[in-house]
Amino acid sequence: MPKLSEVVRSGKLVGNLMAKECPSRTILKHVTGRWAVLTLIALQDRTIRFSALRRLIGGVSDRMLTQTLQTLEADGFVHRKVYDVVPPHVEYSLTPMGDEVAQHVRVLADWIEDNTQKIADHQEAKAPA
Amino acid sequence: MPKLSEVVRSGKLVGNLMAKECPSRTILKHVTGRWAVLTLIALQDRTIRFSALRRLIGGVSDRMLTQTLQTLEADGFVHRKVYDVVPPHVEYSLTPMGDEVAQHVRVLADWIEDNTQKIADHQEAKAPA
DNA sequence: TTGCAAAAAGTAAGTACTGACATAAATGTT
DNA sequence: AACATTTATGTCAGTACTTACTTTTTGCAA
Repeated sequence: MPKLSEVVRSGKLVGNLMAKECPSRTILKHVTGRWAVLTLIALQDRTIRFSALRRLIGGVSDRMLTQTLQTLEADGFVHRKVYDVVPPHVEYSLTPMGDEVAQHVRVLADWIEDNTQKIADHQEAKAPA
Repeated sequence: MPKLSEVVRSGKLVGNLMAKECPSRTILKHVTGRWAVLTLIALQDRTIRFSALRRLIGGVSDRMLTQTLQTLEADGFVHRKVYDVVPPHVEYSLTPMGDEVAQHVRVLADWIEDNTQKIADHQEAKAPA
């Protein structure tokens, strides 16, 4: 039985995220992580090798991309297919669930890209010479 | 003239975010920050004082909430209204632009809340006793 | 007179995140 | 025989993020 304070105008439970130790926060953290956002978007509608993915996402290091992919895989957002050869050949793609989050993340990212200039203008207006 | 690699199936420019030094990344960082997400959601459809906001968002410290609000204000997402009295009285609310991002962030957050259990199940399936 | 109220700002200390670099492995090339 | 290839892993230093704690302001209640 949820507390009243956990119920919101839409009638939906929202206490979750606002609560201190909520599991959702961990997932949120994973999905909104610096490289996770870019990785999810980069993986939309494509299967791609590790090295190609790294080239696609400007500025990621091996270390961070590996780590990001592992987290996303553990959460069930990313599928990892290993071809047992040397040198290694590994392909990454989104799971159906990963595709769902990616779409939401994408909408947000698109909005930001579309409004970056507007936001920059606002900032400068506040800090004139 | 954008490179072909910067154009995506939707016909939309996406090179932005994938490029190393893109201003959009900074905004993305602000919006997807640990406390920024929760702050934007908490401010949806309401004007609220600092202390009330802190109580609403479980686990934030004064310091972090202040910092988050300042960043969001500088980007033009949050409006800050100061009543010049002692003790201080300050009210926060979303700007029209802030309301737009908040809605996108909200959709993402809702999806995560709705799927947290499913994700947790997946994780456990991978790491049995 | 002491203390509390609310919203920061400032400081110092601690933790987490990042990135650069070195290493491994089996086969084909020089 | 030495070397490049690809996907990690491990280590280590450097940076950024977080938190706890202290200080300020002014009027009013104890």
